[in-house]
Amino acid sequence: MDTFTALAEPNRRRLLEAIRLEPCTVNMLATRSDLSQPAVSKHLKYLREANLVVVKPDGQKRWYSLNPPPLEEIEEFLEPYRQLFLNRLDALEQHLDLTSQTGTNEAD
Amino acid sequence: MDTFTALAEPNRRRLLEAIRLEPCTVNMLATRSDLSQPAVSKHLKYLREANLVVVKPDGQKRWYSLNPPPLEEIEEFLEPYRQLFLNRLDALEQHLDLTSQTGTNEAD
DNA sequence: CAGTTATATAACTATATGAGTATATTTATA
DNA sequence: TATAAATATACTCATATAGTTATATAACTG
Repeated sequence: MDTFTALAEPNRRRLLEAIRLEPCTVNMLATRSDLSQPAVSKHLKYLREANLVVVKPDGQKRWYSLNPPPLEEIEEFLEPYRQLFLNRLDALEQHLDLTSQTGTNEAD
Repeated sequence: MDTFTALAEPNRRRLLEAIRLEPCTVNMLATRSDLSQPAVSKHLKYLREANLVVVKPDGQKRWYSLNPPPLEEIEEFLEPYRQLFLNRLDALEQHLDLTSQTGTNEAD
């Protein structure tokens, strides 16, 4: 599972938030969330596949901790859009303004 | 469809990239991608639901342009993780270092 | 008006996945 | 060794959705 898909699920985002704050065992996550233990294990499986978490076995327990690098992919995707957050002028208006000045023909 | 889910689909991310560069009609997007026209229309429907694009009818054509604000939700989610991109020290190690110093009991 | 163009939608298929229950597996403990 | 605890997995069900083909709906064009 890729990074974007892993983050698309709300429960998985919440699990990742908890893991970000401190490494967690499956039980800790199941107790704190409204998810069953198997549900947590399944979501953690996807987070592992996305490489967003790493596991360290410790007896019966598995300590899940955050592995941030895959999140850079999201950062990189967002990068070209970031400047547009502030500039709220409608994109189509901008485009029409520009093309009306240059006489560019946009009809396909 | 929420922002995260809308961005989880690779084709939708590509469509959004194209629309970011300039407003596009459905045909423009279908021609440039390897998607059928109905497939494009369907993806655009989800992008509209997520409020990531806006449409401006112009005769038969529909000009789709970017609507950046929903992307701020992704930014906000990413914010607490951002500092961790640089600090590559394993999170569990950090945690164990801290707890071994203080003698904190983490067993649940 | 007839035909074409641009887009959306419907109907269908295949696949992914989220959740629950039951169970298997491993480790700790009495 | 028998039991309990922690986690993962298998199985099932329900739902979402990505893609295709066919068609509906407007809006142009000759």
